[in-house]
Amino acid sequence: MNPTRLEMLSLLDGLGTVRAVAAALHLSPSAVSAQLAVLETEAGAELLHRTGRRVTLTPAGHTLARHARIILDQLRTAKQELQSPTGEPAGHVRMAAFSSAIRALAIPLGKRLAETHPAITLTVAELDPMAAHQALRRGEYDIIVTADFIDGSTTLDPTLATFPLLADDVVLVVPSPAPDLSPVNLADLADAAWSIDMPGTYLSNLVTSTCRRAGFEPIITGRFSSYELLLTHVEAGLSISLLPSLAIDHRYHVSPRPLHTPLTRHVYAATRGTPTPPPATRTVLTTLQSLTTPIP
Amino acid sequence: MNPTRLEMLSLLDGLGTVRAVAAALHLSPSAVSAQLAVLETEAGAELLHRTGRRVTLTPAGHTLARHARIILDQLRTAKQELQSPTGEPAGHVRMAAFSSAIRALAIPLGKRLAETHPAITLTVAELDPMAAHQALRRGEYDIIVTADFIDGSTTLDPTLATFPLLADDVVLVVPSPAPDLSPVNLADLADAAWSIDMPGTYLSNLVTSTCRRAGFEPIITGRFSSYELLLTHVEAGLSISLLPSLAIDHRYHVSPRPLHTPLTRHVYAATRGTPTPPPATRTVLTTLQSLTTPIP
DNA sequence: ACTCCTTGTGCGGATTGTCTGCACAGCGTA
DNA sequence: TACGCTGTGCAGACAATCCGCACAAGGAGT
Repeated sequence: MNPTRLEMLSLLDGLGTVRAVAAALHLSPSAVSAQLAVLETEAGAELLHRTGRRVTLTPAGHTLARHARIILDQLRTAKQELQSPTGEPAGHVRMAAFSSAIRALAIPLGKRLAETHPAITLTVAELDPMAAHQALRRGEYDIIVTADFIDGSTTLDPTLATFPLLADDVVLVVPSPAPDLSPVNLADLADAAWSIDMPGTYLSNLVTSTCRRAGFEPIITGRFSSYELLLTHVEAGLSISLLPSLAIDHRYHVSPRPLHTPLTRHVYAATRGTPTPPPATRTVLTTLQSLTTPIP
Repeated sequence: MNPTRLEMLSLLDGLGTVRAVAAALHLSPSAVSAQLAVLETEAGAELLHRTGRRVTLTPAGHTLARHARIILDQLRTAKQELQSPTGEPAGHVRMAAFSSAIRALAIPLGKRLAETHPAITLTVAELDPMAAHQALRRGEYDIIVTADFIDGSTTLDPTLATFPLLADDVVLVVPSPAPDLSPVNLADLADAAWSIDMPGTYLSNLVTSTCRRAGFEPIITGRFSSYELLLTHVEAGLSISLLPSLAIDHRYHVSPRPLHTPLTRHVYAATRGTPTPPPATRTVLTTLQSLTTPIP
C-alpha cells in the first residue's frame, strides 16, 4: 500500500491508460503494470478489469482510488505543515482556471501572493470548465476556477466545496467603432458571420445553444482555441461573437454590446472538501475571494 | 513518506523508545533508527530530538505523527472497504475496555457480532480508563470503552467522538450474608480494612479520594490487579471495598450496599472523529449501544 | 568513582523490492 | 491483411531495506 502505488491507481483513474500513467511518472509501462499488480494482491481484490488490450477500473478499483486521493491529500497537507514551522502558510498550491480567468484573476492573484505570502508557490494551469470538476476530484489540482450558467446544467458534487467569486455577463462582441452600444436582439443577427471556440468546449456550446434558442443556426466562419485569435478575427471585421465580459481583453479594438435578454454566468472557485484543505490552499482561496470583492 | 515509516513515528510517539517500536514491528532497532532518519530527510525538518541516549519528538515530529495517524486510519478504512464488496461491513476492529466492561459489555458484544456480522473480527484488549484516551488518540485501538465520574475530572478531546452507554453506581462490597442492605454512610467505616486496586489505577484513586472526602484515610490490607482476587479477599471476610456495580461478578458471595451519598460513573465508548470511522467500526459501535439500552 | 545496563546509531553483507529493455499476445484500424 | 497500439511477462541491473555486530553516551546501583 505504497503511496506511489496509490498514486498510480489514482492517475490511472484519470488518465485511462497505463502508458499515460507511466509517462506522467517518468516510468516505463512495465513498471506501472507490475506495481498495479502488487497493489491488487495487497488489496486482495480485483482492481483492474483487463478487457482486451484496454484496462478499466473495477468498482473496487474506484473505491480504492477514492481513498487513495484522500490519503495523498493528507500526505500533501502534512508536508506543507512541516514546511511552515512558524505557522505561516507555506508550500505548493496547484490551481486550474479557464482562459479568461487566468488573465483577470490568476495573474493578479499571483502578484498579490508574491507580496503577502512569499512562502506559497502557486502554479496555474489552463483548463476548460468542462474538465475542471473531474480534474479537481482526481486530485490533479487543489483549486479550480470555473463557471456555471444560471440555468444550472452542471451537477454539484457534495464532496466539493465551492466559493462564489463574481457574476459575469455575456455580451456581443463587434468590431470597433460600433454603430451603437445599446442592447441588441440576437434574432436580428441570424445572417451574421460568427466565430467561436473549438468544438466541445464550454464557450462553443454556449454560443450555439444561445443562438438556437434565439431561433437560428449560427453561420460559423472561424473556430479558434484562443480568445486572442478570436478577438483579432472580430477586430478585423470578419466576424462577431458572444463572449463573457471577462474574456474581452481591452487591447483589442472590439466593442461589447449587452444582450437584450441578459445571460449571466457565475464564476466560482472550488476545492475538495475531504480532507480539509491545507492552510496554504485556504490562504490562496481567501486571497482570491478578496480580489474579486472590489470587482463588481 | 512510506506508511511503514509513518507508523514507526506514530508508534514512537506512543511507546517512547526506538527499541520498543522495533519490538512492536518485529524489527531490529537499527532498522527503525535508519528509517526514522530517512523520514527526517524526507520531511526536511528535525523530527526527533536526540538528548543523550534518549529520543523525543520535536513539535514538527508531533505534527507529522498526528497526520500519520490520520493517514494510517484512512488506509485501514480503505482496506476494510475492499474486504466488503457487497457493502456488508467487514474487517478488523480493535477495541479496548476496562476490566469489568469486558465481562459485562465486550463479551456479549462479541457473541452478538458473531451472529449478526460474521465478517467483522473483533479483538478486545483490557485497558485502564486512565490510559484509554491516549491509546485511542495514538491509533492503537479503534474503539475504547471507558468511564468518567460525574465530577468531570477528565478533559474532553474535541477530535474524539463519544457515545454514552450506561450509568454505573459505585457501591460498597461486603462479605455475604450482609447484616443489612440499607444505604451505608462511609464515615462509619473509618476503621474497616480495605482492599483496592493497584496504585495509579482509576479505581485505586476512586476509593482513596472518596474515603478522604468522607473524612478518613483508608486502611489498606490488600492490593490486587484483578477484581476477581479482590472479590475473593472480600468474600473471605478479610476486607471490604468500593466497586462500581458493573465490576461485581455474582459468582462471588459478596453483597452490594448502596452509598448514602450516591456516586455514579458514566460508561461511554469513544472513537477518533477524524477521519470518519470505517463502516465496521460504526457497526460495532451501534451494536454496543443497542446492547446497553435494555440494561437500565 | 566505578561498573553495569540500557539506549541510540553507525557499518558490512545478505535479502528484498523496483526499474528498464525487450519480447510477446490481443485488439482496433487502414 | 498488415500495421500500430495496448498491456504484460521475463532477465538483469540497481537501489532500498534489514540483520548482526560494534561502539558512544547517559543513568542506576554499589
